[in-house]
Amino acid sequence: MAQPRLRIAPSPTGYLHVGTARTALYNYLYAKQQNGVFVLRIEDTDVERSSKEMTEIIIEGLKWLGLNYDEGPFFQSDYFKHYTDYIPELEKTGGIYRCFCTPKELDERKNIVMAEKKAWKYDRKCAHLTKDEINKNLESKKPFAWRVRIPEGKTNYDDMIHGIIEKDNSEIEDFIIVRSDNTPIYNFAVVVDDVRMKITHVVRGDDHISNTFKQIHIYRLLNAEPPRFAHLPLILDENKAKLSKRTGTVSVLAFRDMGVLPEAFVNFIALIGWNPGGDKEIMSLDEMVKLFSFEKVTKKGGVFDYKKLEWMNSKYITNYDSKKLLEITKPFFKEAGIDISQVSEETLFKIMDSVKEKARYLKDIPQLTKFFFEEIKEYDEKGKSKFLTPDRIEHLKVLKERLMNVEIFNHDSVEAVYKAYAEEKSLKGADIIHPTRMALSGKTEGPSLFLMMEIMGKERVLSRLTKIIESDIL
RNA sequence: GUCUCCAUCGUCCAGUGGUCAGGACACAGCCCUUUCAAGGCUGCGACACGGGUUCGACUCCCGUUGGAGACGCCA
Repeated sequence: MAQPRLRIAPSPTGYLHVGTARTALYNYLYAKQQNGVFVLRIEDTDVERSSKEMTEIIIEGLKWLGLNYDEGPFFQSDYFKHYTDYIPELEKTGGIYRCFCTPKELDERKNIVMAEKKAWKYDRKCAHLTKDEINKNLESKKPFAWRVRIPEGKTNYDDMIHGIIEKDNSEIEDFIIVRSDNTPIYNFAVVVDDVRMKITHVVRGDDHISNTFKQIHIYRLLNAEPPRFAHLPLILDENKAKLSKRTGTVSVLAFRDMGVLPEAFVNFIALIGWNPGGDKEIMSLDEMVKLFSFEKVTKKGGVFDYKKLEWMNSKYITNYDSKKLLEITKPFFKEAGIDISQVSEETLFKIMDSVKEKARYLKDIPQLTKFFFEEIKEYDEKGKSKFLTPDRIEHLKVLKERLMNVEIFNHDSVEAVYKAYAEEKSLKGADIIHPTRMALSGKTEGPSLFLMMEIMGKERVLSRLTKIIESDIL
């Protein structure tokens, strides 16, 4: 069997859609698993709406996801003028014909039919024009489009996900493949490209099923063997409608900018509509390549569940290597205006580790660790009244004195001081821990206190305690 | 409206004729605990409906209902 060749063919609309990303992923998984080739082709036949920047964004998104393509990017626009090369041959066989109906005429006839609540389909007005009529139109320079002549019978194909799907040809209209300005229509360009690029498997969204019937006829006219088709269920929004820009976040890069890890995102979207069987959920791209199969792809559309993404992301953050985590989080510190350049890398790793399992998104991390890097601007109001009471401040005074005498200032030594003091005064650990936390971070929550103190270092701990003790903050 | 696709907890998935219908997210409670989070445990919660086929249907067939998608000289 020939080497499988798959492709992702997005149109450059300005962002990489979540649905497109998942389609790309499934294409990628199958291609890799079968030792095939994964091709990127940009569908930019709509020149008006396409631009270099938009293409860049798509490439950036794919790169972020780690879905590296083997060939491309190819641009439909590069081949633009060649699509019509096929027309003379197709005309000879009678498979296509000129349609002189203007869009306006079409519209009028369509409205009449629709008014009767009937389904509109091109009425084949130009399908049976005589040679003379055609020549007359041609001579008078009447513009025309090319339509495919759909024969009687049925059209069917064996979908890798849905099985055999069939449609009566009477339901397929004589559709246009070339506009009156001599440019190709999507359905035509796709098939020509897929044939040229020797694509063996077309994997795309469910919403293309109806196009597939039309495209099969183009393959027939081109005398080409159709590829295998796999139509993926759509990704839905909370209202179970096709996920769109209007109803939620659909841009892949927007998730990156929120602080979603690419591994988590890929893992998450893979699971909308696919699962290797059993309970396995957390998987790397490589594992998915091994496990993937179209038999296991669901037929039902799946809702994009932000809560689950959030959970999965937090899981990935927790398990991320501190060094990698720091690297990927740096932009978020910058965005939050927090300068981390004065802190040693070793300390930064510790800081990462201390909040790893608390963050849902990377953008949470700067907020969670802010107090390590800058002076406290405000103290939590509730925490102040609850923990920074006069009696607690008295304790802090003593503790501060004792901490001053600690030579090796680390988690264990600091803990020893607190334990001893609590025992001495018959206090609960919480009685002195919470006030200290308030003094050091201004917050009532955060990493383990003694770890926090170790990370901050003796000097800073003492100065912040002093600040609380000496201020009339209450 | 026509055609096509689809139908298991609120959500994502397991299930392929005989299961107490399983897991995950979410939600609630409890435990652990220096806080938050994490973790552990428990609970809540589904086979859309109606006919068949079968000794036996969530599973197979038909219909109904419901949902989605497509019906462009867009992609």
